[in-house]
Amino acid sequence: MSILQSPLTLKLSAFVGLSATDLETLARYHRRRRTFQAGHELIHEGQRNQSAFILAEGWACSFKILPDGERQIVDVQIPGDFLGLRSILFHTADHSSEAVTRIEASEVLAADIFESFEEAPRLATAVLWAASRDEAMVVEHLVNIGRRSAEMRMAHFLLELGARLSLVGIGDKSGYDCPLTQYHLADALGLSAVHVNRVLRHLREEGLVTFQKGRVAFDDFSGLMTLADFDMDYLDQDGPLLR
Amino acid sequence: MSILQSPLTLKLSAFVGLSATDLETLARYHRRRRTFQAGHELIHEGQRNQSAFILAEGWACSFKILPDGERQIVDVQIPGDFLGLRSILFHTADHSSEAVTRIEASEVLAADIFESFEEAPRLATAVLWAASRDEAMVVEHLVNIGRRSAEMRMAHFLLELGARLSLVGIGDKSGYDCPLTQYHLADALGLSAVHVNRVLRHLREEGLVTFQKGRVAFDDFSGLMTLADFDMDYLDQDGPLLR
DNA sequence: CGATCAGTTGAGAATGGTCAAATTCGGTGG
DNA sequence: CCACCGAATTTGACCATTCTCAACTGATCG
Repeated sequence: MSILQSPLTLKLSAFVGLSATDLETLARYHRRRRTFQAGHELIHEGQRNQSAFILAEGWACSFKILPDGERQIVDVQIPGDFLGLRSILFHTADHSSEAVTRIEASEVLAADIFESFEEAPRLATAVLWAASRDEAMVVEHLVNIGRRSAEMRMAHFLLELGARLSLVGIGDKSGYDCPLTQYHLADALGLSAVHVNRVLRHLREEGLVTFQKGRVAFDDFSGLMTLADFDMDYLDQDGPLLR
Repeated sequence: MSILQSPLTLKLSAFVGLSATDLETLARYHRRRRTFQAGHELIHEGQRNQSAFILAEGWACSFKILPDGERQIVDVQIPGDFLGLRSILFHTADHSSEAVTRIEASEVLAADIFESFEEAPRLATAVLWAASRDEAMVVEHLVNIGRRSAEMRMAHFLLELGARLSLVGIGDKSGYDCPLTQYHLADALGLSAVHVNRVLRHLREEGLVTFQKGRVAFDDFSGLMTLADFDMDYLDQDGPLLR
């Protein structure tokens, strides 16, 4: 896949038109391609001098572990997403990230980012947008957990993933392939795995969505949108703001 | 107050050493000073072409409202914080922000930010850091709501505010003045106001912290830190990473 | 063919919500 | 100074969403 259609380029292009020079500079983020097995932990909370990655293939998730062993998944990453961007800006990584499936990712060093800003200021704007979009997703996730019922949370989460996947050309309105387990859903939504199972059963029985065998199938897309109160403006994927 | 000691400069200096040129460019964010009354809504979710602000005096909060009228406060802003930065990068604002007290703030336009990145690339890095730090706070807030009990949430929230205030020279280890009501706490922590009141009473009776009459008093700072499992690394305020 | 991991279901418990009613407190007008 | 108003806080009684523990099924894999 050429840099012109890499998932990251596709995503950034939803915000800003990038010049040939910008794309050339951006290409430098993509040296150092790596492969990791499912389950590998790429970013370790509390460690210093971490790298960041740009995910090219597969799924990952970032999370924090609490002293009692509980885990909160903060974000799920799909192709085109940064992984551990904050860990190279901060003294110590504030979170961990691990591969959910086998993944391919480009390792990005702090210097790559800082140098690119000097050569292509527009790239700085694009990266700031990408970071802000990540923040917007965490914000919506926060609202989801803070103020919505377990069923609405689940519906919202599955719809958000569908919308994000479609931006990078994966899945469609009928559904998408999803490697997450019910434990992942529980840790992401602040629920117990047992309750996740009950919620999924109920949504399936209501004819709204089926989560089974690694696939999310939207049985009643608009019904699910209504239940979840899903408004995807926060994903800001309506085409470039800056030409 | 000179730009050299503005709360924003103080905060950015915790991450990066800024040159004279950088500071000069930064000063341009501070034209267009405005005053707003308590309760004024500066950023409106769903609206286009919003401004951003840099808070100079007073407290604000950003939030989302759900269809059933429930509110989730995402973040509380204190002097030196950006307000609505995402709303100028996105097509439509993904959240609202309102003044908690009477505030003073500088209005920042999208062009101010983008132009400054061309003249002072290091500023781009600093702003990306500030945005990432905001994201780190939302992330910790998410963990707080997703996986901690009501008491731990409250303890954590009050401690975080204390740590952030001390970075910009407000409050100390004994406590700080806090204009938030118990309703604000409820909306921030995903609890009911009634339960907030019970939790505060319990923390007070345990001799840990007193929240009364607009003041947070830490009665047992280290006890509170332990209860909350508070580790402030995620605030990344240990001095500049980049000289 | 045991072992392990993901998923499923039931019963009882707990954290935190809802509703309703006092009480306190900071202003404001007389 | 005092009466009064609205907002913020406080408390009680009851309720419900979600958790925990425990057991069981089914698929996959070396």
